[in-house]
Amino acid sequence: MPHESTRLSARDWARAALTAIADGGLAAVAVEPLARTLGVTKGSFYAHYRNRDELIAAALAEWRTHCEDGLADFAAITDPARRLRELLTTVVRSVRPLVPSVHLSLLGDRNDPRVAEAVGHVDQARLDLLATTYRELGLPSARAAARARVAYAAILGLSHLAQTDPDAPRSTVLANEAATVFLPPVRASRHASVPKE
Amino acid sequence: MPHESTRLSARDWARAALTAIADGGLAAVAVEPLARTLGVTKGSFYAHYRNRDELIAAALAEWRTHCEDGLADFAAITDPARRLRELLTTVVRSVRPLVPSVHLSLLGDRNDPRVAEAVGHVDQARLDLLATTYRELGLPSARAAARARVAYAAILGLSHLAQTDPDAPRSTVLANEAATVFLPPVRASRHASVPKE
DNA sequence: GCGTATCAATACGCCACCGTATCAAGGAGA
DNA sequence: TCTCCTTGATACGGTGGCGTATTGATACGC
Repeated sequence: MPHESTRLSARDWARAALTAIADGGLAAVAVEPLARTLGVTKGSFYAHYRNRDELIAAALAEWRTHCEDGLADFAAITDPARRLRELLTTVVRSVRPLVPSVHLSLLGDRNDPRVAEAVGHVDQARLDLLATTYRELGLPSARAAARARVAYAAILGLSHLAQTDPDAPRSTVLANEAATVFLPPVRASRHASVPKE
Repeated sequence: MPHESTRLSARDWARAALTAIADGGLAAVAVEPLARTLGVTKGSFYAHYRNRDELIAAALAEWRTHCEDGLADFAAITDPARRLRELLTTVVRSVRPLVPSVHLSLLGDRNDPRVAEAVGHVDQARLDLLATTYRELGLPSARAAARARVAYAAILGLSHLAQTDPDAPRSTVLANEAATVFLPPVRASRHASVPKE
């Protein structure tokens, strides 16, 4: 049988490792099972990486750049209110289904220093963007950072709940609730506009 | 030298398995390493459980009852406003440090059906308590469920951030922000004590 | 005190995966 | 065309963990 599919590259292995991480965590990044799913034997793996650790590092790097690229799309939105709304609704609807899976699975391996470093950077970048957005919306710096933290926490948790619960709860009610909770940024002033129903 | 420590029981093994889960996920529940940390050999393990799966099941059951017990403490608070505030501040301060670690580590193994079942039940119980609280505070049922979901998501995410970030962010600023975001549900009661800075 | 059930140690076979040769193509450039 | 480099296959040893005897030691009921 001739090789109808082209040969594999190092990125192919990294991507396969990422999908393995998405369901199974770091423990699922094993050379021989990965080779099986790719349809080759592990002999070819060691032509691209020296060992398993290098593959894990490459997969984490791939994930980080992927996350940063996704973040750049939101950072390009100039209007802070619209940017915030986009961030929230995107998460509620779980538009990008792959990325949060990787993120969640990595939580299980958060004690691994490489994982901690990658997750920490991704979290920090997202927190920075959220904090900047809230500052642009008028919140003082400390409160902007705090609210960014709470909002990002909700984002993480919602993606978690969406993945563990079988019933799809990305309803408009949920989106509205998240919006009323996190959208009005500055209701701390005197004429505090408490969200009404 | 006499045996200063008493012999081990099945619960000892389950508890050791839980702490192993807390840092390392299900993959860390290995009989021989566990026996090493307990100071015995694995020969004794098979006197308490038939195999590794039984140990995992016992550990998950132990975790569930532990979570339910912790939830009962909050459910005992009759005043819904105070109950909500306790729930939020407890999480922000990360009073119970063990439980969330287990919960987070289990996220990495959320594809395991046993884990999915346990996590699903724990999540559901907490969501129910939160939704009831919001209903008691005057929110209509659908919105109460939605806001409970968002609030619980934030709780989960905050505990995640607290564990991955090195800097301790359980500041009062954060607690205040979480309170202003999630506490005033509908300002239902007359003298609703909205926390002011 | 004696026997019995429980807890623990040792030893063994088994399997999955890692890593290292070593070899066989197949393609790009001289 | 010939040669080298890359990709991939095969085989081997090593390690870690699971599960199963088998046996020794200890506590507890009687």
